[in-house]
Amino acid sequence: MPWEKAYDETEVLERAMQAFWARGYEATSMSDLVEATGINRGSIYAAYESKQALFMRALRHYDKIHRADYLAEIARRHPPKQAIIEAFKGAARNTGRGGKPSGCLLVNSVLELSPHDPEVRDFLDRCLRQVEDFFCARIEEAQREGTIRKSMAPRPTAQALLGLFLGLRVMTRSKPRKASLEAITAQASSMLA
Amino acid sequence: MPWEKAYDETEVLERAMQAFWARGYEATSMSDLVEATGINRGSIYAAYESKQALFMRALRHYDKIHRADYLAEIARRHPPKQAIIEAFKGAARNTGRGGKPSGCLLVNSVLELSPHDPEVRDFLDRCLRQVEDFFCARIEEAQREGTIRKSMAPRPTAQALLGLFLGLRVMTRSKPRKASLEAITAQASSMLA
DNA sequence: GAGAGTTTGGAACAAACGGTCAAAACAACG
DNA sequence: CGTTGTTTTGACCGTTTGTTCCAAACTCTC
Repeated sequence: MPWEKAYDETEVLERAMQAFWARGYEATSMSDLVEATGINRGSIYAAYESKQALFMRALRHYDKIHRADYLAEIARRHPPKQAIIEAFKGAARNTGRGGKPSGCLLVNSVLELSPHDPEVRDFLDRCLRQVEDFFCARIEEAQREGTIRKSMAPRPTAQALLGLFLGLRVMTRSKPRKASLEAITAQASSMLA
Repeated sequence: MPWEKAYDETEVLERAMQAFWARGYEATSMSDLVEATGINRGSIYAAYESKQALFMRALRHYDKIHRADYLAEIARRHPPKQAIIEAFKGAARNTGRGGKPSGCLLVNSVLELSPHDPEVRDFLDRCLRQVEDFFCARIEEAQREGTIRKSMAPRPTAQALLGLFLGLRVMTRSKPRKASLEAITAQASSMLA
C-alpha cells in the first residue's frame, strides 16, 4: 500500500526555492534542481509535473515564508510605525550573506517573468499589493494610536513606500553601498513623520 | 578588398538590445537574435564574438541612449528641479506600449546577472551611480538658484530618489496601477520641496 | 574582367535542455 | 512471507542550446 516518501517535501521545496532565488528561472536547469534538492529527476516530475509548476510552488512557498509570515511577525512584535521601518531594515540586511541569496525572489520574478507569463504576473501582483496593504494598515493603526498625523493619506503613502521598498530590493542584489541602503531606510522613516 | 557591410551596425545593435530588453539574457536565444536582427548567425559571430559579448554591447548601447543621452536632454530642457520630476514621469510612461518593451534593461539586468557576472555588475553599478549623480547634480543646481532649500543634504536625497526610481522601474514591468505610478512621482516631487 | 579579400548563408557540431519511462526497490497489509 | 501498489532510479528521448566552419556570393582594386 502507499508508503511514506523518502524525502521531506517542504525541504525539497525550500531548496528548489533557494536555487530559483539565486539564479532565476531560466538559468536554473532541471539538473541544477536535482542537485539542489538531492532527490531524483523522476521523483521531481512525480511530485510537481513540470519545471513551471515547481517554480510556481517555490514562488508560493517564498511568498508565505518571506513575505506573509515575515510581515505578520514584524507587525506582532513592533508598534505599527516601527514595523514599517523594521521591514525596510530587514530588506536592507538581505545582501547575500548568511546562506540566503541576495534580493527578493518576488521582485526578481516580476522583472524576469511577469511580462510574458500571466499566471506569474497575477500572482506577483497580488503579492506586491499585499505588501502595500501591509504598509497601509500600519499607517492607519498608527494614526488611530496617534503616532502618525491624521492628515496623511494612508494609501498614496503606502504606494510610495512600496516603490521605495522595491528599489531597496533591487539595490541589495548588486553592489549595495551601505550609505544608499541607510538613506532609503531614513527616507522611509521621514515619510512617516 | 574590404567591402561595406550589408547591414547597418547600429540598427543590428538596436534590435538585439530590444530583444534582450523584452525577454532577458537567458530567455533570448541566438535564434531569437538572428530573427530579431535580420542578419545571419555567422555574421553575428563575425561582428560580436559571443552571446555574452553581444549582450554587453547591447547593454552599453542601452545605457548611452536611454540613460546618458536621455538624462542629458532632460537636463538641457528643464530647470534642475523639474528635470528630476521629468525623469520620473518618463519612467512612469514606460509601461510597454509604443514599441519599446516595459521597464528598464539596466534594472532587469541587475537582478538577472549582477550576482553572478562581475563584468556586468561593475558596469551596471557605474550606470546606477551616474543616475544618482544626475539627481545629486540637479539638486545642487537647484540649491544654487534658490529653488531648493540649502538645508537639504544633496547626496542622501539623491540616494533615496534613486531607490524610489528603481522601484518605479520594477512596477512598470508588471501590472502597474496608474495611482501607484503617480504616488511615486508625487513622492519624488515632495522630497524636493 | 580577372584576382583579391570579406561577408554571407546555412549546414553541422557537441553539449545541455526539459521531459518520459520501465524496471527495480520498497513499505504496508493480509 | 507473498502480494500489492507506490516510489525511486537512471537510462533515454527528441529539441534546442551556443558555437564553428566553409563554400558560395559579393565588392572592390588593378
